[in-house]
Amino acid sequence: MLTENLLRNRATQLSAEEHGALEAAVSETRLWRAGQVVVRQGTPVNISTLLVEGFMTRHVDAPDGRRHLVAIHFPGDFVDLHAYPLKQLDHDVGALTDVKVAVFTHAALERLQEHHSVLTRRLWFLTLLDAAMHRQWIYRLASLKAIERVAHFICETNARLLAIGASDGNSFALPMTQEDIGQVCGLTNVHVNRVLRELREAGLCQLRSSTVQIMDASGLVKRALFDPAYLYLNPETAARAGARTGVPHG
Amino acid sequence: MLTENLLRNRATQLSAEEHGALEAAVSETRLWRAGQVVVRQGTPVNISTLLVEGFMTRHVDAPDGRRHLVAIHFPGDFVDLHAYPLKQLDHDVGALTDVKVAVFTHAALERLQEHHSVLTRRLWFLTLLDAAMHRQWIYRLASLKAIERVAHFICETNARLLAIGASDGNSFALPMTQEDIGQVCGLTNVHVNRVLRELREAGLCQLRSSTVQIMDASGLVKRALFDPAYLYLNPETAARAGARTGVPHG
DNA sequence: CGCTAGCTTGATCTCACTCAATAGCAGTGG
DNA sequence: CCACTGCTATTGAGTGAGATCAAGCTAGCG
Repeated sequence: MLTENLLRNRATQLSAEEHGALEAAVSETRLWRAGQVVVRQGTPVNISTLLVEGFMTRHVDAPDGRRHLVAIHFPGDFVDLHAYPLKQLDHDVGALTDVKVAVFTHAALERLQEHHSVLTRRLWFLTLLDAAMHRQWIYRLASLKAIERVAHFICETNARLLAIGASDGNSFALPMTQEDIGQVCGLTNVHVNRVLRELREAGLCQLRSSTVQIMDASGLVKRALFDPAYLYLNPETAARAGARTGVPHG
Repeated sequence: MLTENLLRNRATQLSAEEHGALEAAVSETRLWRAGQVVVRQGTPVNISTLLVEGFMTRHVDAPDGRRHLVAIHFPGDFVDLHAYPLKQLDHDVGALTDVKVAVFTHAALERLQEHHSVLTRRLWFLTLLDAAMHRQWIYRLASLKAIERVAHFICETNARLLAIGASDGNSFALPMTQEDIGQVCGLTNVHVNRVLRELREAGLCQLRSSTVQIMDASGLVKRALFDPAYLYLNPETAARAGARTGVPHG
């Protein structure tokens, strides 16, 4: 099922009927090769894509040619649903690995919106989840040190992959170079390398041949100052991802 | 009119009828004093607030007690419209100055959503504009140097205030301390001070007694690597805000 | 008039960047 | 089969942007 991972294990979930309506609205599936740029910033678009298999990125190009990631996407993410109201994007969308996506035309989304008020709110929720992650990335860049940023990113990725069954909580595949991680965390590839060594030597986690191994989950969460509340996971998944127990913080 | 500044001078705008529907959905107006925290993260909410007068912030609290801004809001911003689908927030909302807000209950928004499909998409658009700004803040923190970050923030603020008639393009009121600006740009108050001096001595802009004076608009835009495309302004306003002329970048 | 919050400047320190060199490893072609 | 190429990872040495610590200054306000 193409929409299988959509909102899976989140606070808000889809009913069987809603899954059906969405599946019926898919106009086609497409494949993209690793490295391809799927949407360019500023280009008018009239489709949105749901990621089914593989990893994708959203990134902005700096005037000096360097790029910086503003989001990374896993199966079940509605990568550019925001293009539906926005009609053009302020960033590029690219394939990190070979990927398979399901295509929704905006005309189809408009029909859904007119007939499924609750489902519309769920889709809106999806785009807001995205914004919540953006906020956490802002926090990460502004407030955390290099090692905390990388640890935080690993915790976030683990949590999100847990939700779709792509992590068992202790290890998961992460096909990113140290350069890529640097573009997420605002660090150079050299410094990412040193930070990863430090995390490894501290017995917290290691990244080798595109696989993350978490050796000390609670230690890592603590080192990362990570709290998965912003991911709006269901309680069980949140607990597995390292949620603080007891009353909400604040 | 309470909704006067909502989507004013943006690529997407509201019809007179839509303005009317929104005005009718306002349940009350409220006042808050400068410094008050209006919504706490993690608290269930069933209203959303449109900022009518004054400035507000959204910020996350770090475990060590320091706070960091993830957004700043001006009149016409629907500060926590995202609470409508999310039902609880992953950050605090606070009043930077004394403010006046219009309150929409989520029940009222639900009624609007059921009867006004196009207006719903406009509201959705609003929350995505917010996300687009988040992305630019990520870019700013990850890719720009201190002086560029501050310049970029000033350009962004100028552009947004231009859109609502609160800047003439050369000067505007900005009731923020250097500490506040530091929390936006990921800098200490001390370093913000040095950077402001540098901008002043370079003849680009100055901030004195809560007022920004732009002396060299195009120089400032250039120094900030600023491009207002992500604000989805209408073409005239974008041009005044320093948009690159000619074909879209990319 | 004294208090307090915010602004300004100097001195020192440190985290992360830059530059540079080496190593490993997959793919490619002779 | 091996040489070659390009990409990624690793480590070292030197540098620099911005943090930290500390002190003095300014202005609004009770």
